[in-house]
Amino acid sequence: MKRKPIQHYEARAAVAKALAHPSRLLILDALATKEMCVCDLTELVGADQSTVSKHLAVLKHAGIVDVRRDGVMTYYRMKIHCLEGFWKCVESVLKQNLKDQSAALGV
Amino acid sequence: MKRKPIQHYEARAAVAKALAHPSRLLILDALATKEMCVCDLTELVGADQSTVSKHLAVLKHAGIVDVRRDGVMTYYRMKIHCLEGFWKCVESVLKQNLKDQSAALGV
DNA sequence: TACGTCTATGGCAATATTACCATGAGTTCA
DNA sequence: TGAACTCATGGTAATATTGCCATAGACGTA
Repeated sequence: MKRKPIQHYEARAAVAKALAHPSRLLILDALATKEMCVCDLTELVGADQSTVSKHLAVLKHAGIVDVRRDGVMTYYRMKIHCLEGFWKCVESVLKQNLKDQSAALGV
Repeated sequence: MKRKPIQHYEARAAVAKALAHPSRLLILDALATKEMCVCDLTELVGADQSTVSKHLAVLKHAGIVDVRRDGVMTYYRMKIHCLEGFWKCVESVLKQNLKDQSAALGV
């Protein structure tokens, strides 16, 4: 097995890091079906508008979402369409963890 | 579309966060094929042994790896086997980003 | 032009992450 | 028992992340 250069893992980690916040995951879930403006996402997340804007900047910088300006509004939309596999993997981890915790309790 | 509770996204984010560090990704790549002891992983990562130990604790706490003790040695191994989909997704993001950057340069 | 709306950014404090050093706990072996 | 080895855990400093406030920039409309 040939070892990948450290930059390879840094690039991967950057994407994972962008996915590593509950508010951003909530945003991505909302964007899965349709594009939304910052105002809608702000109401959805329930945080300050500037906070949501910075979360969106993180997602944009990671290349996960894309932006479309229309007058005063700014619409964000999913740029990639492969997160299902990621979620499936994450859920399997969570499910396994729950199972292990139950087993540890002797249930 | 029914909204998932915030705890749902926090649980997802916890897993993503555990994956969001180059050294941990390097470790996971090494563990993909075989279990390894902390000493081997320490040499692989090239950081202090305590640093690697803490990285492994993060992965273990997230439920991504598992531990087996054998005398003085402690062997870590992959506990889940669905990261291929995750990597595939991440790589597609990176590939798309590169393509966009090239397009932005007019190449 | 002036105003209201929508979004992005700088500043700042609180918190979290990370890496190293030192050390402790546990095991093997002489 | 004592030395050597492997690994985990405090402690600490440097750095990064996060959230809110204030504010600036951009656009549409009167």
